[in-house]
Amino acid sequence: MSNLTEIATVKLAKTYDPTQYESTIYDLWEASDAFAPTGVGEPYSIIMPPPNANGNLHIGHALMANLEDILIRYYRMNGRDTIYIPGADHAGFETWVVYERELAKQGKSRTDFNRSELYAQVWDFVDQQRGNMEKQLRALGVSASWKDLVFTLDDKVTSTVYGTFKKLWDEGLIYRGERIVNYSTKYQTSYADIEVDHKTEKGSLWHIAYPSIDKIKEIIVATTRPETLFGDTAIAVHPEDARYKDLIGTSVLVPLTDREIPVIADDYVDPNYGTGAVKITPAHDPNDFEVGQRHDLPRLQVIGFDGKMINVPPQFMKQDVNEVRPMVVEALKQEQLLRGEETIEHSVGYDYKSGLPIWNLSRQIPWGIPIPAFQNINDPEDWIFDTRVNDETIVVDGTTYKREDDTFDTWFSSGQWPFITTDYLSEGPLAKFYPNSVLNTGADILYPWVARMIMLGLYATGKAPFKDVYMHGLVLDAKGQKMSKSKGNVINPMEAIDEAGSDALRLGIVGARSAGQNQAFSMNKVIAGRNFCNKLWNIARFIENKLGDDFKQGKAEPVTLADHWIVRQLNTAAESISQQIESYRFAEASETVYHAIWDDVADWYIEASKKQDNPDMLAWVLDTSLRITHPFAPFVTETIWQSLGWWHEKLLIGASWPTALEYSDITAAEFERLQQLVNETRFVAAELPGNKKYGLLYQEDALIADNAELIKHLARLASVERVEQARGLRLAASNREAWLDVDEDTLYEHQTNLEVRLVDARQSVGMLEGRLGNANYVDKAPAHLVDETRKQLEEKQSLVERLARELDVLA
RNA sequence: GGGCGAUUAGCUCAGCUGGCUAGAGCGCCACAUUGACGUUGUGGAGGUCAGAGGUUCAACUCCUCUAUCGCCCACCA
Repeated sequence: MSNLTEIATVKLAKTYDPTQYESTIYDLWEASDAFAPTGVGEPYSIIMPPPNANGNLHIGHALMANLEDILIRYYRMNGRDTIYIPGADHAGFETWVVYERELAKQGKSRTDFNRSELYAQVWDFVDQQRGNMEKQLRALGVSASWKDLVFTLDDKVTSTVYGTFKKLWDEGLIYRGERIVNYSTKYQTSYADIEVDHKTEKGSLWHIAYPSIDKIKEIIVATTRPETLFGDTAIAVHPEDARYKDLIGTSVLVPLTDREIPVIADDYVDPNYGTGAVKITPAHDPNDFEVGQRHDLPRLQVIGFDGKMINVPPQFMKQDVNEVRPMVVEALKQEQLLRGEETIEHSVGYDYKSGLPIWNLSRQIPWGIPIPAFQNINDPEDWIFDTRVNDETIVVDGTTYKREDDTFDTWFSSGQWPFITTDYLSEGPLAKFYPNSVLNTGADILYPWVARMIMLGLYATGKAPFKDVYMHGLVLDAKGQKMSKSKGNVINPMEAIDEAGSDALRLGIVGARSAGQNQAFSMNKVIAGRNFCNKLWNIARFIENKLGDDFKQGKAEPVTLADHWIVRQLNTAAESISQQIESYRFAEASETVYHAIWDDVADWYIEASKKQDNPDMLAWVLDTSLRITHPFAPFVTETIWQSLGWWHEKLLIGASWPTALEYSDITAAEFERLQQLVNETRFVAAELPGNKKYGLLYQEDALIADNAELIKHLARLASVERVEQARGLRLAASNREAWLDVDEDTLYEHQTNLEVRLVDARQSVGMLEGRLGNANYVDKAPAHLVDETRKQLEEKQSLVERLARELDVLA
């Protein structure tokens, strides 16, 4: 199956096979420009948080894209001017790591190239990989406006980012300062705090003696990182600590180098931890850095950017930081300055820290947006703003300036994403879509990303960038573990699509999932989704078969009891689904769809239509079913839509959300009474021995008389006939003049069954009476609840009477 | 250490502002079946809603404590 005319002409196969239709349907949507905004109606917009351009989608992306696409499709059908803007992330650091690995395979390193060469190479590298992610999003069926896709290194991104940077610059909000950062010696760039993976590990806490200048006294310090002692520029104690009070203001000698450093007092020190005395290494510890600033201490860097020791005695010079620690400990032992060693649990960042001067905005890798700042070669304090970032040096008014080689941290540009993608500042054609309607994201990046978007959005545009933020939970693996590459438990959404289809994955992933809650991925739910698609498919087959090829759709008007009832059910379902989607209760919405289609349409209405049909109503039921299901299962619904010749709208994706059809509530309720009779008949018959079909006898009952064939079919009865003289088993719960035609023996065997039901009914009566007997309940509970309880009591009481009468007859 | 969340049927989870005899899917048991669907139909069995207190006419739902699990933030050398 490869083109649409074939879909339209070929009879639907017995079983729905998603692989046969999905890509064809997606091509049809794209070719029809169905994802583009219509230009009519109130704008509704979602910006996709950009997945890594050169990566594969993981199941979390699938969830995100699915939820967003449900919203987009729903609002599109509701007449909003809708756009879903896709994105692709250059994923600065992550990509860089991958690329360096690639270089290493070729036996090369970053130092072999200059910045422009590197940039060009990574661009090519990413370009080769790109498209994969976009293909996968298409397979998921997202109705995104592909021509508006924004890559995070596109010119419009750069220019907007520069604009914001300029604004910050002009307002004096940019500064270049020295800060301790987490630094990777392997990749030679700074890490944001969040990228440092802290692990609790067992480690040693060494007690080291620092002798006083006269070598009479000493102060003992506890540390987990003895190798940094060469960078110590003070010893700190708590100001109130009696043990060390007399030493404050004196000097001590750093072991192994005999450099003099002061003993200072600072509240930061916890007198109860370790020895109560702390060595201060401002160049290599963020807390120490702050202490150093408070006390105006020098910073002495002893670990180089390459992870080798510097500014240390000759025997330790250029040693790797990992190897030098035992050497230092050994040397301290030799000098008899090591006073103890205890094992402790503490947390360790996975990469070493080192002092490094930067900006907070920047990364020291070439893959990213260059910072548009230049430094006077003669005056390091003199910086200017200029966007000629492709030139290494520029000359302005006779002065030569050298380019800043760092690139912006991804967060600085991604924080501006909502107004970049909509061209809001340049008032482009998409500007009306800013602020966005909703941002859909995981709670984990609330602070690093969402907060920045709001701050930068307010700063640059004066408006918050979105109206709502919906936070979805993580998708965990089947055992409830967080998915990660290192655990090897990552589920690839594409495999699930291959197995069960895109719609099935979408239904499975959204089912039973509430906002913000992490939840395990369940292939069972995906299978359930696939079965649902097949159910819908077969409903369509049945109806198409029934209506025939020459059917012309007329005005749907409910005639039969079932007609009125199904109109009520589908009207209500459409309304509920609207409310649920609009309040982001996706799982409830999909459940409403599921039950409306499966229970109401398939199990009751289709069955009823086999005996009492109304072709225009059948067409309406199929039409409405497809519309309400479309946001959740776009492919199968569109495929069915395309297979029908008599449809008035060309594409389901562009069709409108169903509006309510007129019906009679009284007639709908009549059908419910019929259902009750059918249910009781099925239940009673199933309890009786043998698997016989029984006859139904009735007296003076218009409902049964008018629907005899229907009841016979639905309840699987041998016959339905009117009699003068009643006999057999009274269908007591339905409260009709109706009996199952069973013989004496069977009747007798059924006696226990009746007794059980009588006990049950009496229990309910007792409970309801108790509630109404409670004066406080009658007084304080809302009147409608009390009324309802009274009504229930009446019903139960009459049921007890009927059951008791039945037993009397038997006795 | 600080913050947040979870604990409901064998499994995975719903249950929104307190008002049902607590629900769904899958699984399980019994039965059925051809005018769409075995990726089916009908019926059924499974829960003292983690535990202990409290508020209320009424608590799965609100409050307090306890236990267990998970996530985020911070990082005392």
